[in-house]
Amino acid sequence: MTIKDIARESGYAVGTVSRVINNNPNVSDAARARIMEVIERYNFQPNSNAKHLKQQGSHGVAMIVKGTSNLLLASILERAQALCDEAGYPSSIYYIDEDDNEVSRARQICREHKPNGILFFGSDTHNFEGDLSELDIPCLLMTNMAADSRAANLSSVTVDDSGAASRMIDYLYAKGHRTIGLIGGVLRCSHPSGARLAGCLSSFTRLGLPFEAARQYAATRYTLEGGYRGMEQLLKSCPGLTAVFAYSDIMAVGAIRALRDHGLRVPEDVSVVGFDGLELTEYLSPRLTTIRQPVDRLAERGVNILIHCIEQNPGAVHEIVPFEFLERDSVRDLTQS
Amino acid sequence: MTIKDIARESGYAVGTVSRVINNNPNVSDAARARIMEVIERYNFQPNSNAKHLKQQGSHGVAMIVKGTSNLLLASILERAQALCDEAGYPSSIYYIDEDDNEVSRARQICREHKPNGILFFGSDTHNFEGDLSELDIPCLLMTNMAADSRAANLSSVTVDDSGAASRMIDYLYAKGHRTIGLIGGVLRCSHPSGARLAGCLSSFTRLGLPFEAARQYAATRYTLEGGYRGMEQLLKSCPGLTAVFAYSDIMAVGAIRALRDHGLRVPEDVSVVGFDGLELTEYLSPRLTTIRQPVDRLAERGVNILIHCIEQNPGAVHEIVPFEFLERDSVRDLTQS
DNA sequence: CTGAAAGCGCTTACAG
DNA sequence: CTGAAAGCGCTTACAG
Repeated sequence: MTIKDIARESGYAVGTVSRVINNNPNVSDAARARIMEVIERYNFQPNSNAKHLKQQGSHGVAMIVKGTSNLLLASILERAQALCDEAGYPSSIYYIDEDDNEVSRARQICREHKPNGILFFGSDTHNFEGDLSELDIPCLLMTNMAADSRAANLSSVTVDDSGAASRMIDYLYAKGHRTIGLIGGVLRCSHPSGARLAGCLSSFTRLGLPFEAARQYAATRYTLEGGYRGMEQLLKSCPGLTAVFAYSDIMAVGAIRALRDHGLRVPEDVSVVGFDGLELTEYLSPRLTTIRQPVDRLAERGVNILIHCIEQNPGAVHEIVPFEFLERDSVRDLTQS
Repeated sequence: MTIKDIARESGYAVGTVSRVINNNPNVSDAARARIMEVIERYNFQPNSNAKHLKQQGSHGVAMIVKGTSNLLLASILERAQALCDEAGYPSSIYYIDEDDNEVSRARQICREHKPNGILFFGSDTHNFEGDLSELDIPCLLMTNMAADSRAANLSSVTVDDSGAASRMIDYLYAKGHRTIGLIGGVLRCSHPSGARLAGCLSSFTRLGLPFEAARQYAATRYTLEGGYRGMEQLLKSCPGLTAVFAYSDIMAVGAIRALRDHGLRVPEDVSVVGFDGLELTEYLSPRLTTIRQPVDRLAERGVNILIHCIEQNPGAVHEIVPFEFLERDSVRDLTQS
């Protein structure tokens, strides 16, 4: 059953059938009615391969996601998919491995599915330093800043990483903490890690706190195990610390486990704070003090910017979205003792 | 960059290029070498729309996922996608809302993308009771049993829910627990909840333990908040309980929070066990005793069965995969005191 | 072993 | 508003 059969059956040409299928206004009511009737009678479905092969600009946005077990990204992704669908851009999701190159995958997806735009989740910025030339549709990095990129089609939406980190350090300082350990990502791969470190440094400087990266910054992966190992490293390199700032809630959970395995209590012996604001953090003991990334806002701005780029082509835009500070119970107030 | 460009560049005809791409043996070594070189130089990837249009064959498998924030499903999903890709069935993922109907979405996806098969993640069985007629390709329910369905094309892969639940009750009994609360899903919607309850009941009966569902079974959602509310309900309806079996790790985390908010310690006052075996449970305090669902095995069997159904069409198969019991620190041994 | 050519099912200028 | 026709990028008989 093809468009040709429908044409024969309805007495019109294939072109006209194609027009009614695609809601092209240039069809008489009579033709539309007649053709629809035949289509419905045979329950005809057009072949999407032929359609996409032929069509110049197909509809939709591709979402390329690195790492499935990231709860923050999963929430943003879900919201973003809903928003795209509402806006008339059907979305498809492609998970890729932690070690895969998202840019080459994106190229392949462009070739095969011809999306109008691409949303990247959990991407390493450094993969975008290479050749983006063949990727000539609007792209957007979610929760990773791309302002440094020279690509005119690569936008980004991030939380105010540096402001949030600075705020967190100020808070710990106000609670009497003077030696603070940091658990973050490998700086070369993760722009957010760099921005958060910059925020921390600006606070350290302003507050007159010394900071030695080699002793106080543990570079690791954004995972439970990464947090665990990072904490163990810090325990060795920076034995006097009273507080630890993990750059993700999940890392913080790993760090807390490591602390406890070393016989230390949280927050009595060591305070721990996180980043992301996962729902989970409200349920932990102690409840985790953290920075909330505004999931809905991030998804909304990301999708809106991407669609705006698709429709108006204004060049790359890099938006920073405000954070929310969540004070809970994982920090000890040293000024009280 | 198309096959035509490769042909021109290499000095051969498109037919020959096509043959080397598809590993057709009727190509001279010289031609294969020359063409491969050009393909690699340009990093050429054939257009799959054109390929599939011509081949009339496979378009891969669709994965329909309900709920993004389920870590267990996310892990299975990731593994399943890799396995499908390896098997030559490109996969696409469609997230749907908790309230959406997966079957109507599946119908739409069939129409638009014509997959060879569908994998359902996190689906309610009761949506499959209706009309599956238009869904005439092989489908498979992941971690939800479909043996009751009369659909000949609906397979399923589940862990041994009832055996695992029974094992858990036996374990709690051996540790001296006699009044055990259960936090599970709404039985009508969730087959696993039913199977786990059945496993619990068989143990209760065998062990001579009385059980009153109205007092001891809290039906709620598989979420943190669900676990929290379920626990509060149990605290009222079954004040003498010494242990709680939550049907998911996430619910267990919610339950523990509720317990603590009511001034109860875990496991000193109340023991809590979970289900799923998320990596997170090793990092919590106390480390959670739970049942591990074998993620890789589930993904592997699910994908293999689905592909087997696609290629051989043997009718629905329902496979049960063994569980793994993880004893940790969230259960108090009452026989010691 | 290789090339020339038909054709997969659709969309879309183009002409009327 | 409609039809005839070109062509999307590939595969695959068919000849040689």
